[in-house]
Amino acid sequence: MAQTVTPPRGMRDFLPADKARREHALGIIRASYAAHGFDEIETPVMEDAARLHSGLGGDNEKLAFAVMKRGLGAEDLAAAAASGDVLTLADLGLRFDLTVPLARFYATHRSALPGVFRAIQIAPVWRAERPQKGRYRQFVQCDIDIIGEAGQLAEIELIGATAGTLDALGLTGCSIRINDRRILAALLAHWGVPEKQYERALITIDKLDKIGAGGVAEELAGLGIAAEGIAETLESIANAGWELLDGGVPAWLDQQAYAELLTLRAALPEVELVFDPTLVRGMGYYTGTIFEIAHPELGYSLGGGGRYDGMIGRFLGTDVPACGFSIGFERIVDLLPEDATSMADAAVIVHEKDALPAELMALKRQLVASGTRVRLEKRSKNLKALLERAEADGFTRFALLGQGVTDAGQLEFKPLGG
RNA sequence: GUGGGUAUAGCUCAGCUGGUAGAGCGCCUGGUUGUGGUCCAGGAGGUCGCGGGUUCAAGCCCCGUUACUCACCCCA
Repeated sequence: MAQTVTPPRGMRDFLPADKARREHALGIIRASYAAHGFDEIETPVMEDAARLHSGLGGDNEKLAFAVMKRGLGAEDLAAAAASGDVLTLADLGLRFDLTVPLARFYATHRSALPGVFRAIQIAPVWRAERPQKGRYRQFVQCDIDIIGEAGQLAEIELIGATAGTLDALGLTGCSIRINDRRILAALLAHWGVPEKQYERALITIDKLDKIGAGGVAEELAGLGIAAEGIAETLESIANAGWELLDGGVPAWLDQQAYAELLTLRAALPEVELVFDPTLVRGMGYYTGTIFEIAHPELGYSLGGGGRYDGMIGRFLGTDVPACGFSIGFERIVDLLPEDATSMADAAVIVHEKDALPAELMALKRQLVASGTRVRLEKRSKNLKALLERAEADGFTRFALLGQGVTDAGQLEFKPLGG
């Protein structure tokens, strides 16, 4: 074999059929988000390394691709070696999500933006992870965010727009799991967990569906968090869902968060909302509501988001409330039903290899001018393969160019797919 | 970062118990076929991922390595 040529690990090329499918889906998402009142923006694929590593990205920061400074010399390498930190050689990095760039964008352009800003971002992000099914090192996120709205309306609009978009895509069977960081905090407080250990404890609770209530209690005990009844409490709330709230409020529950969740549910009767008091999500920056898109056939989530009121303040100096919801494009695009991609009129002209370019172009020009998509194909031995390929590329009819045909009207078109 | 699987023609894959490399599709050529979506014949194309080892002999066995892939961790 010559040499195996592949794109960089975890990154992909898209053949015409894949690309068309993706663009079709992206068009639907864009239109749906816009219909819900959001405005699209764009930011650079890189940000200052210091900004990406400001502690806001959780574990994702470790997965960021760093970009080396230009013009480094031996002295710089020696200095970096001495400091023991190779990241001193980098001043930029590829973004690992769209939330950190948005916070930076807002801080930069605040004066030009409305008091409540609703943003759409549809763009690739990069993470230096080990790729596997449904996980890539370059992937597209479709984010919507509302900045400047402290009230529950932000969550409601975001979830409504996201659910509406999944619907517009024809994606069925999705549900949205929801919880609130304050409820988790109240739960930990109820168990007497010291605040310092919240983060570690939350990571453990997140594993509930994998290691079970007993496993979580054990692991927490291993961290020095040993409280009475942890396993029992988890057991009782894990599958309770809304019944936990409807059937009388547990003593440990955060009352404010409780009231807000009920408001939210009441405002979104059309959405399949599942209250899961053990939903955690990894990002450290969430401060309130958190949510995730679940699909019964998949072990991973299709998207997620939540409220991150403290984040913009890190860049701006003053806190601005913010909430966002992201759809993982790669994870939904393969689930979409094989739709009939709108069959616009598209014609193939099959010609002999000695056909004159000027005559071919004259024919093509006429058809293009009349609004038809046209492709010229040199006749190959295997006409069947040629026509099947054209059909797969979305062409609807073909004509074999005969001698002396100079006007498009003389072409005898036959439908493809017969 | 931790495990498992795979690696043979452009593509999809056979290749038995070690014995000189195969098919289908695609491609090229010639013919055939009513302006032609058919069929026939022929042809090109392979350091069997890479490097070592065992053996008279390795695509096959052993060791290492790389790539791809699936799963874990974590995530979209």
